[in-house]
Amino acid sequence: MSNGETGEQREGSIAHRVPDLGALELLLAVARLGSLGAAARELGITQPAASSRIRSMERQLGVALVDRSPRGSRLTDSGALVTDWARRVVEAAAAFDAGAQALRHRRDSRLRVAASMTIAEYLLPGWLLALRSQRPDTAVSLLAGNSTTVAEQLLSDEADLGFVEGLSVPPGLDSTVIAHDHLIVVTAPTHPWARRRRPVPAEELASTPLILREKGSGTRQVLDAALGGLARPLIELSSTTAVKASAVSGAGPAVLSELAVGEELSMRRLVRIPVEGVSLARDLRAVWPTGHRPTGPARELLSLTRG
Amino acid sequence: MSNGETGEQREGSIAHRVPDLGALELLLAVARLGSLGAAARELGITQPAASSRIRSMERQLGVALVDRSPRGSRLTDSGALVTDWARRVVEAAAAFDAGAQALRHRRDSRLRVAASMTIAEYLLPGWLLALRSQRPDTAVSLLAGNSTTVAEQLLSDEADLGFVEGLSVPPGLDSTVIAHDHLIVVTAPTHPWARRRRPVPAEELASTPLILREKGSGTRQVLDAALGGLARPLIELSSTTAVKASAVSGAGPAVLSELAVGEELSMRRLVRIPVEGVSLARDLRAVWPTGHRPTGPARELLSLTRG
DNA sequence: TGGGGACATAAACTGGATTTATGAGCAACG
DNA sequence: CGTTGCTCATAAATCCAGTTTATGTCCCCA
Repeated sequence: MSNGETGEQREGSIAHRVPDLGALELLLAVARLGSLGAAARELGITQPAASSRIRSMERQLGVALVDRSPRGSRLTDSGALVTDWARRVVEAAAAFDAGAQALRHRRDSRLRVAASMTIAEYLLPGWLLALRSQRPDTAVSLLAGNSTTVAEQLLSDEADLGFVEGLSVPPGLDSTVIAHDHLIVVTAPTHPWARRRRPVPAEELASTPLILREKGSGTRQVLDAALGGLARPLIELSSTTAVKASAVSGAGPAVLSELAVGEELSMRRLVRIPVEGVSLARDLRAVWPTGHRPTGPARELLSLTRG
Repeated sequence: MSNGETGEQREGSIAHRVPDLGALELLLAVARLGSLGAAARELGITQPAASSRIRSMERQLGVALVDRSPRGSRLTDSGALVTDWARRVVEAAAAFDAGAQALRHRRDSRLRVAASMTIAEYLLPGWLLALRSQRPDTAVSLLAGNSTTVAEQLLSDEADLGFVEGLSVPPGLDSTVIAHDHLIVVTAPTHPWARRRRPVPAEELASTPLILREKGSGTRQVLDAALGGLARPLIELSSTTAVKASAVSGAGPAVLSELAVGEELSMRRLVRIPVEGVSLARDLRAVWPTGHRPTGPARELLSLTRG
């Protein structure tokens, strides 16, 4: 077990190895503006503060990030790469912020949204971010639940616009399809199915124990319907995350929304298994009380979700 | 311009509105372990510190995240959602960390990788993360450049394994295809092309001024080859990010790797424009000096990049 | 050759997070 | 029915990291 050669910190927690969000944001500003001072001004700090922050980031990473000259600062090659990676962190943080803001407000919001879990988790933060950039003054509140609670919120006028992912539209609501989602079968790369050359037929899928969400979840409903109520659970878990983790660890094949596993597929922690003879497609819909066509901020948000 | 109703901070910088990475990491640990104290232990801090950190995060976000009981802590519904969003931030930070670690090249690294920009930017951090989870003791160093510099590194034995995205394999190297990439045409949703129903024919693409990377970049080479050297630049920019930003702002159609625009497409900041009559596909390849088949850590990494 | 922009350095300040040291609620077990 | 052991909360002292203020240096340009 070769120990750290250059005084490596063998700590857990990445938080000590990654600059904080403020520093990453500053780096992005420097990249964009080409000057430490200008970046500092934009973020409302003084120039020495920016200088020292960048410097300590360079010390922490062990890489020179910016070439300082008396005439401005440019990123080094490594700095450009680091900045690109940093941008992804900051974007994720911005999505977090947009979601969290919406979760806070309750009564006095101008736009009250109710969404089912998968949409709230994967899609909504992005939409809220886009909405904020177009209409910065729109205060949004978010309530997450399942299709039933979304319908209740809308019908009791506690929400202005809803998003659901089920098979059918709850009664009393009008809807429009905003996107298509597919449930997909995934396994760890080590699973035997990952080496198959031919798709898994429906009957085999139905007879194989699968890692599944609990009965009653939208995902499970679609799968049961597609297989004719036959899905055999190997384990039932109550969150998408738990299902993913279980599949990654090689426990067996899992069925999940493709929205949930983009990252895992692209870094090969999971492998998509083709299936034939079943349609696991489902529509993602925006919904509103029959007749009350969305207007104002609701219409605005709706238009962001479609091409 | 209705001002903030609930004492809203109209500040810039999201860093002040988003809990720091340590707090997000702590939240994930609490979610996983079901106890503040256990999470604190895992992260090497004391229980009161964890308690106060979570509490101040709840105060900052204005949302209750965990239900504390004398018998442990469970996430609230909102807390579960926040945790899912937090996970994405932490994962981006982990990728950042993996990349940054590799950038501070040290002579004594066990695996020296040279990669072209697109791969280094979008794919490599994920691979390094996966590699670290399998072989925690493998010290990796990364050198980013273009196809030519990658070849030079390999041939002068300054790198053990390379990744290139060009059309051809540099002489003196063996290679294997590890993935396929497509250049795609994108515009802002407001662009006239976004409303077309039929694909854009090759001739029209060739005769339309486009937002492009500079001549010499891998992306540009592929496009020029596909169009027969005819691509007409509207602007030439030196980074993928600049091209994206320009396209998002509506300046015109841009041509980019699909790897670069996943996020933008899914939140509709950009729209993919179908094209016909040109093949903009390109292979992503792992390369190594002819004969020197990758072994050890290099083989390990290579196997992570393929199905 | 002086002005202005951009970055560096030094010292004092400030605030938030951490630790240490407790207290209190609940459950299981003998 | 108390004891033990887990949980989380609170209070006070400590400590460190980032910031500001106040300069200094370098370079370009007029």
